[in-house]
Amino acid sequence: MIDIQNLKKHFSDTRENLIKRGFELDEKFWLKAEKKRKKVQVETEQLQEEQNKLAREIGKLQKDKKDISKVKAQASKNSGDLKLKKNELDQIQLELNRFLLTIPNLLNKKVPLGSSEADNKVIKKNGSIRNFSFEIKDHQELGLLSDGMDFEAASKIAKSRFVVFKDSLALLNRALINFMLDIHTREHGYKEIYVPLIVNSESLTGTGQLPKFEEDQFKIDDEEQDLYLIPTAEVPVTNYHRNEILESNKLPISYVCHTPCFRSEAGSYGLDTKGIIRQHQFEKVELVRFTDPEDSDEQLEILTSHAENILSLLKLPFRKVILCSKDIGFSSNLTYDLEVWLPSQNKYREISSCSNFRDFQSRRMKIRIKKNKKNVLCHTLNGSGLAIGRTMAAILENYQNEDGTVSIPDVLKPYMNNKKLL
RNA sequence: GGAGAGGUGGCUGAGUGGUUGAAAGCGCUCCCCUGCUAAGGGAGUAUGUGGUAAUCCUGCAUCGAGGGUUCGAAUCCCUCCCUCUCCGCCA
Repeated sequence: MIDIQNLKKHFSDTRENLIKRGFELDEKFWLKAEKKRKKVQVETEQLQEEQNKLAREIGKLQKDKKDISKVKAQASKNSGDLKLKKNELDQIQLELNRFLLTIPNLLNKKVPLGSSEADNKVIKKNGSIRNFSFEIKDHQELGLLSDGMDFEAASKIAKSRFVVFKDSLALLNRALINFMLDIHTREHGYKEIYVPLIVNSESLTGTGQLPKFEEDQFKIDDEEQDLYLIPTAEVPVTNYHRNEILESNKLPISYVCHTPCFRSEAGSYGLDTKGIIRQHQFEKVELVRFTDPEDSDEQLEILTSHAENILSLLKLPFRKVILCSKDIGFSSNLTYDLEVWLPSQNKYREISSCSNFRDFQSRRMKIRIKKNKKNVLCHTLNGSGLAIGRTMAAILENYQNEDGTVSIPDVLKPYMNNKKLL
């Protein structure tokens, strides 16, 4: 949620900023609703004050055995007025809240103006793209060839956009998870955390998936439950500190968490139908940081470098881009995507998304820190470090040999029973 | 799932309808005293939000959550959530 005080003071700046995303702030509604809120809230609180006074007076009169009927009549009438006013206030606050919850985060100055993915700004390239002397296969062919992937079985068990991994690929899946967790905990200083894979709507609202992106979620089909499968570990991990005041001397707090992620992929028909690039269920190792507001710019660089390090260690060619104003996520102020080279597609594909949300999520979640005896909202950041399925696809394709076998990256060998080939 | 107990401020813990936002203790902060990392004395110490540009001033809300009764609810009623104990079931 953006800062209401800031919205009040700098409405047109805010509107201009959001217009870059293609989001139009409804000025008419805002002015009208905010004006009404102020009026009704003041009136309500005045009535409440009056009510409190009358109630206290009755208490005193009763103690002194005096007549209370006159005051009581007045209090009864006032009580009725108050109730009506309160209802009115609740209504307007509900509307305002809904309005505020659907406003995306302000964009950082670094975010390039753009209309699609094509306008993302490349700021770094790493590793060299391999020249193949033979006809290459895509990761799905390689997976099927080694009998390590089974899409038909997966769709029988569940539906399309699921996969079954077997043998060496099941092992590779596990190896990648362990490798990443080890690097982040041992070398990057993250604390490993294990969390529920099912969350309530409050948690999803906290990180920004709700109320706007309900259709992207896998909801538990039970009217009484209000539960969803997590789309990313970001949701449970960031909400871990919801409604808390963190000790500032413990910042930054950083967590690494491996979870499966579930996405409905509504509206992605026809996109990436082949292979394991876009699935309803995939594994991810997620990095989450809670920081002092003054440090978050630097912390995003640090967090992103940790994700980059995994790609470097795996010797996978990648590039780093700044997401443009139309491609960046709802809650994010600034996002770096890391894109890995996929030879079969002859292009770079997203494998990690590292974002600084500044106080957008912490305001929704009320995560604060004590600073100079005052409570201020902390900043939250997260990034994939990395998406496992896409890493697997990248390894298969980039490390493939002419005979259809795949070499194993050196750093993974200890995790793969020291095998050399898949 | 069944039976019972309970959820109060950073912590412990009073409080069963009327200045209780909340006793007391601990902890913490500041000050005083004291020649010595002790003891004592005093003051302060929740969060959110509104009126405000505002640290001052002041209103309102918050005793697990949401409703209800009442002039008035931490206290009474209802629903839900959570914790603990016993039983059942189970990885």
